[in-house]
Amino acid sequence: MNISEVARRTDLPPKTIRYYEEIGLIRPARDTNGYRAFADGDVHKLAFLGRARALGFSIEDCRTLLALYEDDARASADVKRVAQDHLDRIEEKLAQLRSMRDTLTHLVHECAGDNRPDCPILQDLARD
Amino acid sequence: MNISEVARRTDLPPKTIRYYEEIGLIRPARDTNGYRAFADGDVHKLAFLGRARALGFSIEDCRTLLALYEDDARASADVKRVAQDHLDRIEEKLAQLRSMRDTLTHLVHECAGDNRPDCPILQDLARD
DNA sequence: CCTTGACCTTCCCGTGACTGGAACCCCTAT
DNA sequence: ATAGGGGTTCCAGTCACGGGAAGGTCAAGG
Repeated sequence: MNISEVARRTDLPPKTIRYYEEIGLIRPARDTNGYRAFADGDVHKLAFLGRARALGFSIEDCRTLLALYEDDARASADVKRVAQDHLDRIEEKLAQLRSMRDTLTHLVHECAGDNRPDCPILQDLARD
Repeated sequence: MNISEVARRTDLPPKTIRYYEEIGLIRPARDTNGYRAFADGDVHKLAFLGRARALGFSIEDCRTLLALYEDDARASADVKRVAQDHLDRIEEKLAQLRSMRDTLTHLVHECAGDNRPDCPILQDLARD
C-alpha cells in the first residue's frame, strides 16, 4: 500500500505520515523502488496515532501510549496516568482560556466599535 | 534604565524584551557603551504588550494594537474587530478543548487503573 | 591597579508538530 | 518520447521565545 492510499484511509497527510516514520513512531517496509510499503499494522498504528493526537496527546505521549498498547503485560494504571496528566493540563488550559475569554468578552462589550478613537480595550491594555 | 530593571517593572524576561526589539515592537535608545537605555515610553509599551500577550493576542495582533494605540485618529471599530476575531478563535479553542476533556474524562473514569492490561482508553484509541 | 562578580551585548541552536517547496526518481499510458 | 501523476529526500519556515556560549562593561573591594 502506497502512502497516498494510507493517507486517505487514516485521514492523515502524507507529510505527517513521513514525519511519524522519521521520528520512529512507525517503521513501514520499503519496496525495491524505494517507495514505502505500508502493511495493515502500519495503517492501524497510524489510525491509533491520529485519534490520540485528536485528543490532544503530545507526540511523546503518543509514543508512550503506542508502546503500552503493544505491551501485553502493561498495567492499565500506566495508561490511566498518562491520560489523567493530559487531562489535568487540558483543565489548566481551559481555565486560562476561560479567563481570557471573560476579560475579552467584557472589553469587547464595552467598546462602541464606531469611528471614534475612544476605546476601553486600549485603555485597559494601557492602564498604569 | 537598563534591561533588568525594565524586566522587573514589566515582569517580562530580558530575552523577551530583546526579542520585541528585534521584531520592531520597541526601539529603545542606546547608551555609548552599547547598553539599551529604556525610556518610560518603552516601559509603558512593554507593559501594554505584556497585557495584550496575557490576553492571548498574537505578536502580530499586538503590533496592530500598539499601532492603533498610538494613532490618535484610530476608529475604535478597528480595535474591536481585532479583539472580536481573537475572541472567536478563543471560543473555537475552548470548544475543542471541552470536547477533548469530555472524551478524556469519560475514558479515564472507565479505566480501572490497576495492574491488569485491560484498558478502555487503549481500546478506544485502537477501535476500528 | 587588579580582580571579582554582576551586569550587558550578540549570535546561534532548539522547541513541537508539522507544512511548503525544490529537485529529483518511478511508473503507466499515449 | 513524452506527459502526468505518483513517489523520494532535504531544506526552510512556522510561533514566541529560552538556553547557553563568547565576550565587553561597570562598580566595589583589596
